[in-house]
Amino acid sequence: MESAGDWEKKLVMNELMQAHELTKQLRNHLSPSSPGELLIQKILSSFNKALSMLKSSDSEGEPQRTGPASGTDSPHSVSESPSSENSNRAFLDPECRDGSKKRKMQPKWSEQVRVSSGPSLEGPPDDGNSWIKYGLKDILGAKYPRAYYRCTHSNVQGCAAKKQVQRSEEDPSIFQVMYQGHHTCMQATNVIRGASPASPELKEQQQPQQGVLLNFTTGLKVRTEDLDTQGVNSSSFFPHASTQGANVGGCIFSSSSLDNPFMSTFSSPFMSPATSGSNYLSSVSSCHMNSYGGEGSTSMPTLVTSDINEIISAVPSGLNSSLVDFEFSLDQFDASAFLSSV
DNA sequence: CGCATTTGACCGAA
DNA sequence: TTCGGTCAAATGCG
Repeated sequence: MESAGDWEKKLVMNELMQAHELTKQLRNHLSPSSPGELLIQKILSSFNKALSMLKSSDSEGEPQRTGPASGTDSPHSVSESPSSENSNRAFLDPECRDGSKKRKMQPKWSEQVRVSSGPSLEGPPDDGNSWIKYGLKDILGAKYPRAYYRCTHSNVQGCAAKKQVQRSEEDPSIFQVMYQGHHTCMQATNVIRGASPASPELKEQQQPQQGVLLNFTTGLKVRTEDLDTQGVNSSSFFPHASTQGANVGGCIFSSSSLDNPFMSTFSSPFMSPATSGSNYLSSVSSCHMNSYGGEGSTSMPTLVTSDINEIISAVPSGLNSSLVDFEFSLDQFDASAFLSSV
């Protein structure tokens, strides 16, 4: 539902942000005292300006994508159910699945998972729950199909948790994960233990079960090796995305509660066991915050969308924390700007 | 053999 | 009518 112009603009923004990120990564490779640092600062600053210019013109007439899980967020996910996702599914109806396929009206929030995957890691990192894939659908306008998962215990315990995973078109290393419903099964807590503190069900368990939409924005990137974007064909789309985080070695994300006001204001429940998240963040990506915050100008309409109760950024402590990189997608950008400007 | 995944069909909402 | 979401039989894997 965006005009072509918006769409393109977002693409541009996305590209800029990627460049921005890469620059920051490059910066991380340099010593702080390196002469190149200054150049990088300038480059980053230019990116910021460009971004903020785009952004300000962007937010003029437009609500903001972070919206009610409208999915989307990142420009690439245009495809995100253009129509239905915007509707407020403000009511819970856990049981009304009497055979008929009602559209779900359950709390829903999205997470953006970036995985630069090697052959062994083709799906988004597991969130600590076991999921059963029950469908795969080609989505109109999207290059990659969307995969549908439900909690393994949906039968046994009637667990209503579901998730949808879709690979980003622009950057196949990004997975858009949309969670729906609450885990009512035991396993969520058992299995995860502290392994994935930021896993949604932990959060939602803290949520009052009012049918509000949760918009959970997570950026995480687990870098293993070179990205093999093309090789992944749609049918083998994350083969083992389910099951207890086997591929992530149980160390998936840590809540990046950061030490910013926003977080402490909004996401106290999310501050789960996570341990190293903030450390990681402050050491690796403090520059994000600074640079985005610096421009300050960006008013942060993003978060204002109607139903958002919680927004959180989580960072993986991935397979190799040394290799983990934190990247911002568009809305992460928004969020971070907001965060740092609050 | 039991389980998860795949895949095409079906259904309802828009 | 189209499209997203789900079902369920078939298939594959351990």
